[in-house]
Amino acid sequence: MVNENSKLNQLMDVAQSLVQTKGYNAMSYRDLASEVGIKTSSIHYYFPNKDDLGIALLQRYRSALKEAIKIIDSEIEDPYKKIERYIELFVDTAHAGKICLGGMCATDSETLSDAMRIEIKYFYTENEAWLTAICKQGKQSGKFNFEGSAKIKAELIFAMLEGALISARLFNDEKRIVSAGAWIKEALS
Amino acid sequence: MVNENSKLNQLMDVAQSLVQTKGYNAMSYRDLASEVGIKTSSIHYYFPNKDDLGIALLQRYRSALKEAIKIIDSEIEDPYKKIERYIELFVDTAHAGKICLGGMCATDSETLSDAMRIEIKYFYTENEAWLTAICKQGKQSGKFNFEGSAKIKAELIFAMLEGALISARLFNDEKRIVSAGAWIKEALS
DNA sequence: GTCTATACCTCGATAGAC
DNA sequence: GTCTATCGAGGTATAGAC
Repeated sequence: MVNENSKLNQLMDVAQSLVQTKGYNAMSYRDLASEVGIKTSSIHYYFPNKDDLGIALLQRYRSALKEAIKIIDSEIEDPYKKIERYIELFVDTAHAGKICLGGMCATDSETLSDAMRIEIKYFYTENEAWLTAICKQGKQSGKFNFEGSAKIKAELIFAMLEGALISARLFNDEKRIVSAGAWIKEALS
Repeated sequence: MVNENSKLNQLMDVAQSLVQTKGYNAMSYRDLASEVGIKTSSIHYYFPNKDDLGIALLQRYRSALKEAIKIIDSEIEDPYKKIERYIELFVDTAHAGKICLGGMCATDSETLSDAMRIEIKYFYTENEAWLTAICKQGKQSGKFNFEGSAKIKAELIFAMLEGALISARLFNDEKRIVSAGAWIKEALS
């Protein structure tokens, strides 16, 4: 009984990839269907309408983040190294020639449903909350050394990584994400 | 003979606003026409196809940047204050509830024509080149104090401002741009 | 679950009258 | 310059057979 939802997962994988590349509005059921090898009407069996699909993608993306963070927190103690591992997630995205699903949807947010916009805000908030905690932990332990609010630092770290992803893809230059990581680490120490 | 192109300018103003809000792909001739008070077919008189409009918008945006930079360079000597004025441009955009035209189009870049993608890259490059010059000037004069490449710093400053604009709009919180400005200034001094 | 067939809308774009 | 009228493609979505 392995992978009883394999078709659904495959569908979501392809849809996510399309959104991360072309944007939500430019991702069509036709694109999606042809790439998965089914008809557009079959997609409606899994996702009655496009908004359902968009919400599901964002929720799954949030779950994946939560899982990644859980692993980082359980495996790594040093806040500095935690941030390094976190940045690796963005390096991977850049390496795939994509931008963040959350960041992409954030730019389209004015055209999306309230439900999708809420998911996008959750995604941002969850990233920022974790980063805030790491910054506080780092400062408290004396390993980080920065002035001002940890929350604001966290917001800016996340914004910089999102912005760096966009430019990394535009110029096909993943070093831009690595540079962002270096600056962030420098600014915290 | 004042404003003989006023209709064209008005058309471009509205189109730019729509792109900065909804994105290029979500901006339609219908939206545009209804807001300007003409029919969609009339838009084709000014811009034979949508790509022409997109290119014109990006070129005009680049011209406006060039003009803004020219004013900053002529009025301000201190590199620190130059950056401050530059950041004000982003504050204004956030205040209008918009994101940068260049940043917005950069996220859609995989769906756009080569000609538009080239304009987007020019826009990024021009911002980064000016910032690079200011960083070098600041370091040389002893007013800035940072490690490493000025060019990379410039790229990251721009990426951070673009990312901060996106999150500022998402959370309807223009303080996020002000915070970004503060961090940038702190990182340079 | 997946298909065919189809409905209905929106899109960018063109022709031609005025 | 702006309009009406129209086109074809592509968009989401539904009904119903299998």
